[in-house]
Amino acid sequence: MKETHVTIKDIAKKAEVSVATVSYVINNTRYVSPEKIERVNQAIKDLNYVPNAVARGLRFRQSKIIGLTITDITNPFYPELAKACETEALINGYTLILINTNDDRERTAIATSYLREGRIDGLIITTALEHDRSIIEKMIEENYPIVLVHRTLDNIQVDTVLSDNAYGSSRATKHLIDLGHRRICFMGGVDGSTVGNERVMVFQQTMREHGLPVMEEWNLRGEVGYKKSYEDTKRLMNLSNDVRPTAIINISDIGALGVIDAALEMGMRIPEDLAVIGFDDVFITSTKMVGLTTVHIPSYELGRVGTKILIDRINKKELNHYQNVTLPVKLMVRGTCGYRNQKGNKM
Amino acid sequence: MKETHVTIKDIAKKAEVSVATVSYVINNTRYVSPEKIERVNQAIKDLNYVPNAVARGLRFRQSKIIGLTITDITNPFYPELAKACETEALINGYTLILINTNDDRERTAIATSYLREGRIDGLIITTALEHDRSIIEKMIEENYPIVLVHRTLDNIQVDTVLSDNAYGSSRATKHLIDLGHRRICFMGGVDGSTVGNERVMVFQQTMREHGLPVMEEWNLRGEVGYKKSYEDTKRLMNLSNDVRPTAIINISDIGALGVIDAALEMGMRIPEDLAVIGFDDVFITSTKMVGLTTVHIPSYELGRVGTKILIDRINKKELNHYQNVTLPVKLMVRGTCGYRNQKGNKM
DNA sequence: ATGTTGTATCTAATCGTTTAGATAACTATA
DNA sequence: TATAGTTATCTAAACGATTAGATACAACAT
Repeated sequence: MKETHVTIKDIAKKAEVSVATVSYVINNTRYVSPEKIERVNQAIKDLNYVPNAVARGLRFRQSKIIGLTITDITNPFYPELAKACETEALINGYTLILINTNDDRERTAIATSYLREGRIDGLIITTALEHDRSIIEKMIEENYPIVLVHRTLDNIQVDTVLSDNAYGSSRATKHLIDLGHRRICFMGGVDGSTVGNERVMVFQQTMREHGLPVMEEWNLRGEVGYKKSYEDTKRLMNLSNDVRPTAIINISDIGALGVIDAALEMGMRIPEDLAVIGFDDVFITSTKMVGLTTVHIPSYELGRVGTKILIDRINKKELNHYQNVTLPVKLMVRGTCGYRNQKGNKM
Repeated sequence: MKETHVTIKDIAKKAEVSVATVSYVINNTRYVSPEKIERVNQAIKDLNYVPNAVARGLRFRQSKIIGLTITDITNPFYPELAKACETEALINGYTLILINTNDDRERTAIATSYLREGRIDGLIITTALEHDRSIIEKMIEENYPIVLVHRTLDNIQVDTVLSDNAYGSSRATKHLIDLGHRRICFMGGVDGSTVGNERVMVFQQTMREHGLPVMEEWNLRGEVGYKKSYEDTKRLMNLSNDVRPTAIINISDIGALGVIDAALEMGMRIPEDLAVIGFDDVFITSTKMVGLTTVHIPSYELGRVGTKILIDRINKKELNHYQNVTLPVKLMVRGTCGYRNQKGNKM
């Protein structure tokens, strides 16, 4: 559409100086006489000139853009994280490219190819799954700036910013156990995610430590959205009263909402008939109308710190040790589990 | 970090041909003998070569990136729209840059400067406010590819993709009137937004058409998030029983949630003591646990169509008439307004 | 042998910047 | 006046791709 950009040459011509001089006044990088500075600035104003970022990018071999892969921006866990990345990037003179992967390997490949093409200077990956390992490892090996946020890969040497999944999972499980639950189900999310793996593992461990059974057939993994959780719950709640779970922990708040909706639809009451805990602490579930008990994941902080580390990595050529940050999480007790009152009576 | 990119020269050297030949085989743009094609492809594979997108961008004077401004990705209305843009962009070989403006003029200026810098080839603006007018008009005048989505500006010549706010607002208002409400409040969102302007105007008009009073002091504009709506509602609900609104329409679902929470906290029942309608039909409010009655805004379609038009605009040099699309909306009746049953009795 | 035609590949300019090094124009010194 | 030393500005080469036009070579006709 736009066909005639005004370039540094036009400014040089109009101000009757060389392009070098123009560049010097723009970047303030060598002494230029006051009257020429004036002429150049005038020409810039007159012609409404802005230096071309692509040409600059070619010269400096950098785009000043960073990429962010997320599973799906439509899952309310991610917007906050994305916003943090964008804000932190902007502060440092970078802009952010958004890549929804839907946990698809092909999409991860596209994202990393942006790095090779020089389209982005660094990549924040929140979507690392075991099936992406080879792609990611190769990029790290070739020294491209990458940081893994939220999800990581076992035994990988790279910067990571994670949340304390082990604590979160054990805390949630214990909360339920304290409330008297013995048949607890954990809906663990996509396969190959360290987030799911760790939370499920610690859940099972905690159950065993308390002498409680881990039901093999309740070990539900795979895509966990609202729909899947809703369906799984319907199935589970059809089990007879003395066998079915009295509590469900879901790996995400949105999944937990599916659980609740299914139970509600079957005429069950929350928390009396079924206790529910989520993960994430997405804004919406914190409202009084929903009031979901959940494990707060510091999504903003995850994004902010991840972006900061990435940009450091891009700029400081050599940083010989990787940074591995783990952020604290917190159980937010609200209405979907019931609670014991002061005197120890369950309500 | 990465310091030695392999370039087309390296391939040329390794394959013992000129750079032109390499380019010809990569882009399949002139005949090259089979054995040289083979040699070039081998070299590309051996050295793991990918053409540099920035250099290409400079040559072609385009970045293959488009920008998207949104108020705040944290407001669940936008992720779906953003996802649509990203998907449609990817299909057409573009990637998407995300810009949260927080309805701040300065941020809009940054976004448009990306266009001038050649950092992006086109811009989708969902954040147009009256105070951005001069910035936006100037860019349009200079023929940069821009499309206004969701919000527009009065009397502006440019491609737009909007939703049918007039119908949505009148439909929602009539729904409430049919249910017997006479004191209805409309919380109208940020000043200077055509979305708010139009919805409020049609609301007032509809009220008048039905001989109902429009309370001047309930004409609440300004930032409308959860918090503001919550506070306004608290204030309103403190009015005496026979004066306060019996129904509130909020310009967004998130705002509506604030309304509901405030009322709930004051011991009121929804919908018996207060009916609530939102706008957007964000996924979360459609769940059984929330069940908000709301006007569905086709956010995905808004993003998809907007992106398509923008890309057409970028590619087809001349399109002498602007496209102005209005997408249909729909009232989703759920639980926050109550309803009349078959026999006309209010429930 | 000479000229013509056609084919495969190469050279070099271009896109819009930045910047090292050359150059020209002063000023100061002997 | 010649020389050295400063200072302000310019020329031209990068950055990594694409591509028009030049060129070299072979095949063929005369």
